[in-house]
Amino acid sequence: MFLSNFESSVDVKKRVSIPALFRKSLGGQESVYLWESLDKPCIEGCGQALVDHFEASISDLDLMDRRRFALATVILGDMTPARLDEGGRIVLDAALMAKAGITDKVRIVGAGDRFQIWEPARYEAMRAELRQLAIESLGLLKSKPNHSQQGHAKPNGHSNNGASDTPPEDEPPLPRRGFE
Amino acid sequence: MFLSNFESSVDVKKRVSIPALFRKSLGGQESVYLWESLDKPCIEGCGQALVDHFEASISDLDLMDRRRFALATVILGDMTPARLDEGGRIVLDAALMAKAGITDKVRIVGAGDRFQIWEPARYEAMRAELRQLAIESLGLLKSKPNHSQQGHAKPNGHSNNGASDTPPEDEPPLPRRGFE
DNA sequence: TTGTTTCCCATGTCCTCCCATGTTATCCCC
DNA sequence: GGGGATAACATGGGAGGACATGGGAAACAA
Repeated sequence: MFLSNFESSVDVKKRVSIPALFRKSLGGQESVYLWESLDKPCIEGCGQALVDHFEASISDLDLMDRRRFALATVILGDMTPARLDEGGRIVLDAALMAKAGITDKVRIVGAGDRFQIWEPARYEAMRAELRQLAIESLGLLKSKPNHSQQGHAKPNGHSNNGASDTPPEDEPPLPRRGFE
Repeated sequence: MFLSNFESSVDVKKRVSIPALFRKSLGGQESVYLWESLDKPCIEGCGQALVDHFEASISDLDLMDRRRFALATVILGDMTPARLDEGGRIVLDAALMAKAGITDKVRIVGAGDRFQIWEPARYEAMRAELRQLAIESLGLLKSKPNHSQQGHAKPNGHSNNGASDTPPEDEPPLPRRGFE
């Protein structure tokens, strides 16, 4: 599980340090996989586990399903493996860097099952924008009643802002998957 | 469950003692998680249980739900793990300290499933403000006919445990430790 | 060759672990 | 109940190691 975020620099050889905390989450894997985020202006990355999950999910779809081909092409086909050197660094692909607007600094952000590599200014802008939405969505986190040991979660009565209407979706592109 | 509050100092290495009472609440965990509060000018922290709860709640959201991304980014992406040393201290992140206005003293406040780390003056200010609101809201309590508080012995046994919670001596006392 | 990529080593900084000390609270014995 | 011994705690400091980062030599392609 990838948590926290770090600022790091990109050297002349386009190398970037993967934070030690993330390397621990990778459990000693010597490769990560990178791709251009489908819906955000950043690079995303993960370890073997999430790739395997993607692959398995896609394999479950019907061979004749056009969506299968779309997913396989866009997700698996655009994925770039990157090996970590002895110092725990990877080399960023020039094309990925360009798409994410990255030059000499990056912010690496944990997002549960994956991490993201942002151009710092873009990250700040995105975060400022999402902060308000996150605050409004906090109600989604409190509704869990079954909370074991540590004092039960506040039984807050305030039903969230009618937020529980997740967009009705007949078939999500990928099965729901938790972080981690 | 985190209860009560404590003033503590920040040494030159930015270390802060987690009060023994809170450590007991953590049940021997050797890590806590810190983040910038979403709605108050302070740092918040918790143990593994609440993080797991956050993660699970976020995982339950639809992958395409924008609120999921907002929560994952703002909550998981900003969460900083901090290991406790042998003395029960953690090291505060410089960025978090700056955001909370913390320099060399903190007040650590229990808030049930989490705790908060305040710059002392900010805490007092917030508290004074809430106190005023509470006074203005006293009317809401009017319907209660009798106070049973008087003869009510303190909740059993574990009085203020070993923790050296020195009540603020000479100044307008924090009336009754309330939270939030 | 020239340019590019991959591996390996070097270096300085920062962090983590460990030990030390003073203080407070708890317990036990008198 | 008093007083001292003992344990728990908050706090300070130091040394070794992990880490981020830079640079160079070897491998490879054009």
